[in-house]
Parts: sequence; structure tokens; C-alpha cells
Amino acid sequence: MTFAESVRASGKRLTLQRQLVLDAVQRARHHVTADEIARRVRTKYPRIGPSTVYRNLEALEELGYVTHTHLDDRVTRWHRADSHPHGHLVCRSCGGETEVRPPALEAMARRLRELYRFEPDLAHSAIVGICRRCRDVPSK
Amino acid sequence: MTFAESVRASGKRLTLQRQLVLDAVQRARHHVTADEIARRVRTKYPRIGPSTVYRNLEALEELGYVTHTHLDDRVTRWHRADSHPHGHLVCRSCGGETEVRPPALEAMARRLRELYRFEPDLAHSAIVGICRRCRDVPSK
DNA sequence: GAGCCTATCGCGAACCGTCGCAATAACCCG
DNA sequence: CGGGTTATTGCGACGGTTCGCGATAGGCTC
Repeated sequence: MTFAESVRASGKRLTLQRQLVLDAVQRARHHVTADEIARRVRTKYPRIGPSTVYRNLEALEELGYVTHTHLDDRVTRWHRADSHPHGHLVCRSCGGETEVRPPALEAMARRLRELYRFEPDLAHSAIVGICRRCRDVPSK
Repeated sequence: MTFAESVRASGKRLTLQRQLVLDAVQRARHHVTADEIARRVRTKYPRIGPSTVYRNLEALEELGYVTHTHLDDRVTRWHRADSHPHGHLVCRSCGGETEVRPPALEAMARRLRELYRFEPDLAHSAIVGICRRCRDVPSK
């Protein structure tokens, strides 16, 4: 099913703005903010406003094309949904960010499923803490 | 070390506003928002503004008297740091919130320490996912 | 207690993200 | 292709939070 088809199948509409937003997220190498996406889109379609970007990101997320993560730096970050799944460790001291492969999180996921019958989305929010470097150098 | 002493020892100052903010957090039974704290404080000190509340919460957090959590409902929630430690499960579908006892999170914490030498603060950010009720009733 | 240094305050502006609304334009059907 | 329905857009306003600034007032020394 093409993008156009899946958009229509869900009762949504295929607009230029929507395509440009998706394109901007897919082209981005890393996790991008809504504002970065807006700036990219504006090079091709200058009239787009912030709310349109946000609403399209939400729509694209519903369709499964993008996801967002809270990296604890106060802005929401977006990325394509088909990139490899991973969690994030964010250091409270230096702000550094590390990606974690799913296995490291799987133990907890299983536990939450068993104990609370809760199905966690461990990629959604970053895990905050102190990274190895800042831990080893308590100088600060 | 009393509160006054620990405030001064850190180079900070003991102001009426700071004491009132701490008092409001400690009196609160649950996790409270900055605005709720502001309203409480204003009954005794009406001139206090939002930014003062935020800055004091930040200072009190540095001193270890309070902590905050992001419960995914877009407002930050604050509570006293000496209450029993716990994590939070927040349901993306119904918004419901469950507290988790530390043991359920400990397995992951250990793993992150071993694999990444990262010291996580698992109480800081809520874990987002789908709760048992919403999972069992896919009606939605 | 007086004076100095500077942390803190209150205020207004700025920022990110959301919402309500009237205008626009996708989509569907004939 | 022409018209009707309604999802979407752009705009302006608003809520939660942060930031810059000049004014205030804690804490220290004498």
C-alpha cells in the first residue's frame, strides 16, 4: 500500500503539506524538532504554519509513518517509524544521549507485563540518569 | 542539618517564598503542579509570580527536597523527595496512572548499569504504554 | 545596626505546543 | 467536469514554562 493509499484508506486526505512534512522527517538523519521540520518544509512551501506541522506529525504518527520521543530537553523530537527501534539514555549532568538496543530494556518490559499487565513503549520517553563519564568524574 | 542550614551551605538564600514553596509541596498529598503550588502559596503571600515558583522548585530539587515527574499530560508534577520512591506507568489510551514499586524496575536499572554504566533515575520519567484495562478491551 | 555583594524577586517578553474558527481544497459521486 | 461534504489549512489566541532585566532584600563583615 502506497503512502497515498494508506492516507486515503484511513479517511484522511493527501495534501501537499502532509507529503512535505513526511518527506522532511524521512530525509532527516537524526531526531528532529517540529521547528526544524517547519523550516525544511518552508523552503518548498513558505506559507506553512507551526500548527499545520504539528497536526500533520500527529496524523503521520497515527498512520505509523513517524514517532516522537521526549529527550528531556523540553522539545519533542520526531523520527521515521521504520528506523531501527531503540531507547534513549539522557544524562542529566552533561545532556549527552546514548541509544540503547531493545534487549537491555526487554527485561523490564517483560516484568511490567507480568506484574502489571502493562504494555510499555520504552522508546517513547528517554530514561534520565547519570552517564558513565559524569559518574566517573564527580569533580563537577 | 536543618533546611535553613542546608540552603545556606549551598550558597543559596533562605527566602519566605522558598519556604512557602517547600511547605506547599510537603503538605500536598499527591503530585502537584506548579500552578497548584502557586495558588497555595498565594494564600499567604499573594504577590508571588509563576517564575518564582518554578525557580524555587528547581532550587529545592537541587537541594534534594523535591523531585518532579513528567506524567505525559503535558504538565510537570512535583512531590517531596522523601516520600517512598516509585515509578509511574501512564496509559496512552485512557491516561490512567499506576505507581510501580522499585523492584519491578530494578532489573532494568542493573542492566543499564552493567551494559552502559549508566545510572538511571527511573522515577523521573513516566513509562508510557497501554494499561491492562485498555489492552483487554481493544474496542476503543 | 550599616553597608556591601549578589541571590532572588516580580514583571514582561519569548517559546513550544494546542485549540477554535472561518476559509480552502481533497475526495467522492453523478 | 461540476457540486457537495468535510478534512485540512492558516491564523490568532491561549496555557505552561523559561528567560532577561532592573529592583529588592538575604547574609556577611565590621
